[in-house]
Amino acid sequence: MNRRRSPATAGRAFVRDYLPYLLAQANHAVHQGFAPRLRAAGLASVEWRVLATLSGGHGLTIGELAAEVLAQQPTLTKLVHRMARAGLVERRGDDADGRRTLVFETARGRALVAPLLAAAKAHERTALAAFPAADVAALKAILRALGAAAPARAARAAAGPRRPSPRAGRASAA
Amino acid sequence: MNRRRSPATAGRAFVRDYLPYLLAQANHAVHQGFAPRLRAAGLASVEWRVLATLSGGHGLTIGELAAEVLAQQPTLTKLVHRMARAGLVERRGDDADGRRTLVFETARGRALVAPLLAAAKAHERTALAAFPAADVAALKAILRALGAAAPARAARAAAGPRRPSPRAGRASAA
DNA sequence: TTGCAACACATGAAGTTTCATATAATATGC
DNA sequence: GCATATTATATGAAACTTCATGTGTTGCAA
Repeated sequence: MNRRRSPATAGRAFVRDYLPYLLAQANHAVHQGFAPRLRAAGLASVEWRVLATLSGGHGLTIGELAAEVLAQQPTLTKLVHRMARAGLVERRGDDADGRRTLVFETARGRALVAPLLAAAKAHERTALAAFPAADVAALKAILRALGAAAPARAARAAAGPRRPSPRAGRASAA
Repeated sequence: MNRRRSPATAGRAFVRDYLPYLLAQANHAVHQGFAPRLRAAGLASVEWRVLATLSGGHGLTIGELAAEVLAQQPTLTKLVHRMARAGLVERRGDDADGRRTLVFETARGRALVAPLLAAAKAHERTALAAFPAADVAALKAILRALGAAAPARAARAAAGPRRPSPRAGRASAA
């Protein structure tokens, strides 16, 4: 008798209806379909997100970029250093504010990411092909609304006292 | 003149309509609302996912658990060792197959996670309160369908040749 | 002006994750 | 039975991320 093949446990039943889990699983699944393209380009998923976000040539500060790619600021600082050494991005001081570092894509980074942007759009169309356009639009609207809570919540959290804590971060994405 | 405050760049425009990004951002935002509870309990998000998945008492193999919590197998193996040392889970050999290790929650793990399961449900209700129930049901249905692609794709990928690659993983979740 | 608070990023140490591969057990074909 | 392929997990080394804090710059009130 194989007890592991018994009906889903309470735990599995819980996570199968729990929104964060469904979001993570959907994200993981969609990402897995695109991961081979990233591997072929020699990019980690967070590097891809950085280059995709910087695409178009305007620079972002370290802090802005960290927020955009859903990473902690030290993580982004170190990643940008690595990507700069690889020639994919360029760091510049901000004339307007000496505390800030601006990050720009380089020609090399742009060349690397341009075909990936096109492939990403095609991959998204494939992933969503089974759903009516109205459902996709509604899905994206709800996801945007859910995602919009983060900046507001972060602003409220920043106003409160900071306290040391066990790690509960790393909810980042592909 | 602050060029960083110009209209959104092409890159930001792209990621703001790109499904994986919207999924990740929504996941991140919803997770951030729950993260303080996890910190208070002394749990990292991946530990929480393990305990939530194991809740109900049936064991899972290392491989099954890795798939459920969207982590690589070595990651899960090491995490389970750490959690076993902390007394939160228990490892057992599988009589049916000597290669396998089964993982069960302990009484201590159960006591830690039970209030969090209740809090997680309450948090989810709060996160979704602004949306009609029909929209929430539709959202979850689409997310489940998107998430279901992963096991099928993994099975197909496993049939193909394996090749070394730069890291393109770590699309995991809270 | 000056002192101090707040902001932005950098960095060291520690923890976590991944890659590549080793080891052990099981399945399969002959 | 035996050899080989496959499966499942463990492990070392390396890479990546986070925490806590340091350093430098700007903003603001007196």
